[in-house]
Amino acid sequence: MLELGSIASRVGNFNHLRQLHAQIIHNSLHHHNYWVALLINHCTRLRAPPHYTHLLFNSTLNPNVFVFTSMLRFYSHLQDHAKVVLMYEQMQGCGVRPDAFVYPILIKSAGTGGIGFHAHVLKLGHGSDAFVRNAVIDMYARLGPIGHARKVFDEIPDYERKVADWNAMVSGYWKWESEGQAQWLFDVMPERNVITWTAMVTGYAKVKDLEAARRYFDCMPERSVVSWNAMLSGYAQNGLAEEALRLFDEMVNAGIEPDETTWVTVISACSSRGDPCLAASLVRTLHQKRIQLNCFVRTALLDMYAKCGSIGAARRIFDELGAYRNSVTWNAMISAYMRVGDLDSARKLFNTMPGRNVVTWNSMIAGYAQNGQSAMAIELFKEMITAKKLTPDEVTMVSVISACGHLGALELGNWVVRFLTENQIKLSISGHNAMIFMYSRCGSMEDAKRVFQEMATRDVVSYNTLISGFAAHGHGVEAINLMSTMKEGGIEPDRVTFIGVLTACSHAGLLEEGRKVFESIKDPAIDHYACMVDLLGRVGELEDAKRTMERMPMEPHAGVYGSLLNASRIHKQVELGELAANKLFELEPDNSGNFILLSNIYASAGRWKDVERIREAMKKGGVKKTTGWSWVEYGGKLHKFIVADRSHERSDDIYQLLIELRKKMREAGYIADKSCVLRDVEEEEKEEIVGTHSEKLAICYALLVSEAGAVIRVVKNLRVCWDCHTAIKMISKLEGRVIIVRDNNRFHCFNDGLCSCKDYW
DNA sequence: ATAGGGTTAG
Repeated sequence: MLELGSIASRVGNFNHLRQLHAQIIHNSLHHHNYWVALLINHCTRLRAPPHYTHLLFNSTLNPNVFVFTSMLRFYSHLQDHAKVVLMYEQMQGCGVRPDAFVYPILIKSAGTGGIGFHAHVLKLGHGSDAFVRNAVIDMYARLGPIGHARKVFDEIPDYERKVADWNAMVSGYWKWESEGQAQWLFDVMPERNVITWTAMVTGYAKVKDLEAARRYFDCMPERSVVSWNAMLSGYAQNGLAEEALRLFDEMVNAGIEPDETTWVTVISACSSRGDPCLAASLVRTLHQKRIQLNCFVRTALLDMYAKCGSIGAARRIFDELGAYRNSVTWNAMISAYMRVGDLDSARKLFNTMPGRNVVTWNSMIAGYAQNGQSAMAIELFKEMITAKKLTPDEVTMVSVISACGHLGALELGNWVVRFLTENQIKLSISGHNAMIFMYSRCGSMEDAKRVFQEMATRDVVSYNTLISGFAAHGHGVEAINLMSTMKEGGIEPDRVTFIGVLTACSHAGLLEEGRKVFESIKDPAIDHYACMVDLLGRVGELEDAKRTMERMPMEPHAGVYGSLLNASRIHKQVELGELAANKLFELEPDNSGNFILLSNIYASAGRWKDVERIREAMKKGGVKKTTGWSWVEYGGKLHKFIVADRSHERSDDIYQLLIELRKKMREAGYIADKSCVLRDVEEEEKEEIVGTHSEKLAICYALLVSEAGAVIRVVKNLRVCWDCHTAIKMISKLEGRVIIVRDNNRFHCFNDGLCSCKDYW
């Protein structure tokens, strides 16, 4: 027995535990409740697998209150609340009466059900037991109402009130966002311990006041690993990865042994940096230290590998985890695939995943949206809400709203906005930003401005989004003014702001204003140069544009040459166009747009042999024309068209209308331009009609179905071509309709034979 | 303790 006692006192790992277990069986003591309870308590401490622990439990025939208590503690520790409840029921079934040691565990585990226990323990006379009382305070502090916690707390006689009671109140006030109360209690407490101090660090980190958190951290009389972890995760969760990593170094230098939580936090800080070298060095450290990798650490590692570009390594961890995967593991892997654009693999995981949660759906919806599959994103959203099991949250809605914007689907967008109010989903700044984006991409600048104005607080993205909206609509002055407003409001313009304002100047032809803006940029990035070259090029300052490009401190990228090529096309500059195009053919050999632009330049100069040469070059290089889709929203659906499309159910009517329009347009003197040679001249020659470009098909469909006089909104996923531009002007005049076509990146508002963008050709 | 969101463009 003595030997057993000395083994029992030195159980440091799972192997020791098994030895002790074997020894107990050897001595035929395994039916004795004392030894069983002792073993189970070791299981809790060492986080033994549940099946092993349950085996121990089953070895006793008449479990007493000590055995049940240790089992309850074990499951409570694992946060397996369902098992706690089961165990409690079994305990009652065996006629074992819970004592004051049991109730704190039950209350802790019961969630809102703990409120029922409160009355129960009072009736049983456990109300003045210090542990029970503390559990009750803690329960109300966590679940609310915090006032109930306070009431129990206040009823304790001063001399009986323990630090743990104060601590539960302090954490509770932080939880319920009463910083002042938490602070006040901290100040008046008769004594504080490391838990109190750590609660303050966690609390300030939660309200993003990291300076205060650090102040408390620095003042702590003693620190536990948990305190370090609190400070670390404060930095990590507020995007201060650098600070977190620096603090981790400090921690290591101070000789503090990191625990699993520490590693998880540090790994996640590392993930957000996306630096493969840092990741590798962290993995080396883990390896050297022979750290036990639990499911949390492995999932964090999976995410880190994925974010540092090693999708294969991430997948290996995923596979190795096997049955130990939890929903976070699955979600991390799904987003990993989405991040690299592997939609199929993500979908496969999604389809096989057990227990999908909101984050799972959000990852899928956002993934589709980010990979240009807005329609699929919305389809998935509809599936999510029809399944009814899950309520979308703000994150879901932000992706969905943004997807509506990308589609230019205003009816759908309005439906989503109604869905928000009906389901009482509150939007924060980013939600409103998504709405601004949606409305402005749907051509509804009035709504975009309204949302912007109604926001209580705006961030730099709010401004940038509206400015970009103005830019796409050619509202140059408004864009410039909004940038001034944001500066007055104390928000500094960033890279994106300047891109927006410069684009706006470019679309509005505001040369001098744009120059001023450009000169005000402290350290212009490559995209700013591209915008400036675009602005100069559009207004016809081609020499200046070329000079600007040549004086760039960095190597020009495709965007810069693209601007130059576009400018050459507008101003019919063959030589400059050739220069830009030849560069682009090297930089983007697969981009058909560049070939088409150059060929259009040749066509406008009547150089048909060169046009033919470009066509041959495309064929030889295997450059495929990008498919240009156009769509129009009608009756809650998107009607999608492609050149010479015959698949639409109203196709016959659409083509009939095209023929009629062509007749009318001929009479009005319209001549389809030959410059579209590389697009679909062959199709046009075959068809006895005005041309079957996707935008024209979409417009004809809209003319057929919409009410007379209503504005027609069409989206084209590529640039609206020259021929179409001319034709749509004519259609707007002949039919007396306002037609808004959204390009890739700008709006063309056609009205009475004119277009809002005057610089197009 | 680990997973999910918005703005850029010829």
